[in-house]
Amino acid sequence: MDNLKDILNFDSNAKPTSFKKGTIIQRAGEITSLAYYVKKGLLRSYTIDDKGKEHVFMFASEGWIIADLESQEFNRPTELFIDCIENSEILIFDRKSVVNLNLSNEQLLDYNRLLTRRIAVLQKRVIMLMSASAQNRYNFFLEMYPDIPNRVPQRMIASYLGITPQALSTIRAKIVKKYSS
Amino acid sequence: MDNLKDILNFDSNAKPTSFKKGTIIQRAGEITSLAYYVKKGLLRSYTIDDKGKEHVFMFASEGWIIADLESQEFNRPTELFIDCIENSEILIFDRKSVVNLNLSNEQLLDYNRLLTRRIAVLQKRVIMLMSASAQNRYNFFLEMYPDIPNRVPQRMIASYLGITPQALSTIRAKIVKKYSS
DNA sequence: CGAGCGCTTGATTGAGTTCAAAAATCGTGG
DNA sequence: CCACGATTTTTGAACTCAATCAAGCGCTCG
Repeated sequence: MDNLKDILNFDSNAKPTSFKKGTIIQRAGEITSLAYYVKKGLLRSYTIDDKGKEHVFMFASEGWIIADLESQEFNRPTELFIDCIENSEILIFDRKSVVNLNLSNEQLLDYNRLLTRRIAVLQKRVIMLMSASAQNRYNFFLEMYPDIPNRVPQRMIASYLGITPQALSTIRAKIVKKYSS
Repeated sequence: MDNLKDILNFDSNAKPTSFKKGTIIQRAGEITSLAYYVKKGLLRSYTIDDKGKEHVFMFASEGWIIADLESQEFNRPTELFIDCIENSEILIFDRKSVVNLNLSNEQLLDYNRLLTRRIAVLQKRVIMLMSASAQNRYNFFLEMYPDIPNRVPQRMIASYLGITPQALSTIRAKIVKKYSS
């Protein structure tokens, strides 16, 4: 069991919402404890810095949950925008209410493992960002999320990798060149 | 309650171990499910890349836990070294045994919050690494961990920030200059 | 079919790396 | 407690990767 939907018995009390591509579900500055389970479609969370530049924090396709745990945990306004890259069907739930769900120990342990797994992914990401070149980060991304690249515009991938769209374009050109030589 | 020691009732079955400064507690390549609770002292975890360069993943002072959740979660050999920056007293425990502790729901929810908080910290770190200059990352680090800088060599801080010791040295020089002008 | 957005390509700039060497600090044994 | 060797930090010069600036191409969708 590695799916929060099952762990939290979503079916019972869930009301799926449809969003059109491009819809902004959450804006920086809001105070919220909501989280979004992606039933169908593709979301992303991202910050916008002082210079107006976007930085993609994560993508969430089918089966993933997306939320700003950081702000929620410390009761601060969100720093993350969340929007739809595709038309999506989303289960919205309040993270605060999880406490009141009277979950079994087993469910909690499962939820635990889910959180641990998220930590694992972030650990990997941090180490990548610190130690790998843009080139390697891109290759790693392709391996780790094979389905995402086809569904997401280049500039968002660049943003996820922490580089500019131009740099990514150059990297991709080099890869093509390598294979044709 | 935001301390794993209390959450897991450590006092009962804990056997604290003393390590001297410089001791390497865990080496990359090992398969282990151990985690280390810092009772006293200061640990760090880090990777060593192909070029032999160290990258500090995190520091752990009193009250923190350190482990390679990523490798453990996916049952792979560790990629993280862990060693002692100061003489330290450590409670070693097996993460696998946590399941068998028969924890109460409340304890599990607390443990959950602890994990969530870790995710929050990592989220912040990822966004910093992607969007902030070396200068800003350093300032942020000083604010976030005021006690750590005095206890840790510059080169390790540089490594944590993802820059070279030389770059950090230059940044520090600029800060001093700013205050003296 | 035209306007706008996104991707590419090239030229220039800049933050941070690398290489090298001097200065400062640390740690250890006498 | 001092002295000496080793390690760490600083400083400077040359270089590199990716950012920025700018312009052109191609698609999409209105």
